[in-house]
Amino acid sequence: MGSLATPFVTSRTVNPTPVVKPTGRILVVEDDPAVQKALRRLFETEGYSVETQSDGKSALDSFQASAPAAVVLDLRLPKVSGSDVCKEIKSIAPSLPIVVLSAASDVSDKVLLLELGADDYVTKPFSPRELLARVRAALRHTARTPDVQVVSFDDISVDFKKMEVKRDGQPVILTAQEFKTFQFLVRNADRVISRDELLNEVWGYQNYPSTRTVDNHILKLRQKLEKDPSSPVHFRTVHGMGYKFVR
Amino acid sequence: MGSLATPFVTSRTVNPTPVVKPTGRILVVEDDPAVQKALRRLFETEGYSVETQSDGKSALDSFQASAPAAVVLDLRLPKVSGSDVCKEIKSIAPSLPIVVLSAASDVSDKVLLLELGADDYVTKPFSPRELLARVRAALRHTARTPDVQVVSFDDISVDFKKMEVKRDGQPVILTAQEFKTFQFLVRNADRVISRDELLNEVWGYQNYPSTRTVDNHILKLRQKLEKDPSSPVHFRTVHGMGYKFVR
DNA sequence: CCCGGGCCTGACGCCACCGTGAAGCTTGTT
DNA sequence: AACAAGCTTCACGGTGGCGTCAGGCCCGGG
Repeated sequence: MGSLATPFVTSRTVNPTPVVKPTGRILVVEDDPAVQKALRRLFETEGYSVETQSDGKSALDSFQASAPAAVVLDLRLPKVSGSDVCKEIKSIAPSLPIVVLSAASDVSDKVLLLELGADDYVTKPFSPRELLARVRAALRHTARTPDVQVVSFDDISVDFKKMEVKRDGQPVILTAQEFKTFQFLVRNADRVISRDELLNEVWGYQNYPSTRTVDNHILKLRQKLEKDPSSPVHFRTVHGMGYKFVR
Repeated sequence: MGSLATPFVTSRTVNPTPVVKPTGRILVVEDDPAVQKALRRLFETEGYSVETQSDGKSALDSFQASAPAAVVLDLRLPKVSGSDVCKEIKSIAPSLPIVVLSAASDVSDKVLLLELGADDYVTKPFSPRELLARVRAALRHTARTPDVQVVSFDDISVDFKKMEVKRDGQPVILTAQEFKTFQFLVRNADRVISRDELLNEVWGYQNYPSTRTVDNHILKLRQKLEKDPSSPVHFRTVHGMGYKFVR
């Protein structure tokens, strides 16, 4: 891969808009230290946590250990070839999205990519933005939550797809963070959830505010959704433990 | 993913993958056995059932017999050429979506494809994800478009087929990009759509502008289509999330 | 061949909104 | 009663969204 001075075609500024703070960990497998570093920075500034490996063998080990949400994989690797790593990973975790980095010549044959089982690819030189976009798209696909899209209780109904909450048919405005919190609670109804777990799942590993912040959001949710916010029925406090949502 | 052998144990929201699997059958016409196999695997892991044929003649037979929901067709085929197969199928079933696989050189001109009657095409080398996306799009398109090419709200009426927008009976001029954006939003009405998703779907990966660009186009659409652009009713902002179109 | 207009893109500044955490009060537990 | 944990208010700072503007590219006309 060293044929190119830099894999980036442009140094344009990257997306300034981290839509929903991603919480996933990404495994980057790339032997060129410079590119590796660049990729790490790219993803980390976007809120992902990054694990890097330089060769196929350690990549496979690392993959087993760290359970990443997605893999970015250079095809040209020392020791174990990138193709083999790709196949290996796909045979273990078929639904784990893999985005392949490759020189144009590597993928001149369409057979290759398909057989590898890679989900998507980017040819060098590539724009950081494009890579980012493809990784996001890959993640979005697997993260699609066709779970339950509509939940109702009391006079409240929630539509997760529309991001809409109604009360007595009247729309209730929730902020993004409130909605995410609510969603997590609903999906884990009847279970006691500690503040720390909420911070992990809803806020992500990157930004880790104080546990007081959680209280505040619970407060908001109670004010907006409970009949009597001062004696909550759905958003219950479990003293010394955390919160529990019950329908 | 395997039921017990899953190497990942996360405390995260468990995704039991109850994905609503598509039920369609897809006819894959491809002479290279390796590619054929890979394509089969690709679609089958996505929940489609797959029928494969290696040459044009048997493809036509198979098509008659199995009535697939979509066709994936390699242009380079032995015996009967892919183009002829395409034309033939389209003459029998005009609304059956066909996605063509072709070398870049084959499709110097998109007009050719139109003549063929293909709905979409992917040039080699292509990413599996992209092919999947296009097939899905093709299926979605024909599935949800019985004849509803015209959408109306307020004093606005849109004709997607004619690419015409009217307001109070007066034609409104939308640029190509504006129209595409509008169309995507309308087709995904009531759903919150992130800027990134819009960029992916409307702009594509190749030219991946900044998310600011999306804002600008929304702005234009509001100016042209909202009664009061400063307090939009249809093109709604969802803070920290993206946009949502409601009729 | 040059010119001009339309469209896409992205920069900048303004503003509203929302997340955050401190502080004081209340509730619950022992 | 005393201490710990939770609740609520409030103010601040950051982030995201909007709208205007300017530069660049492409296409069509002169």
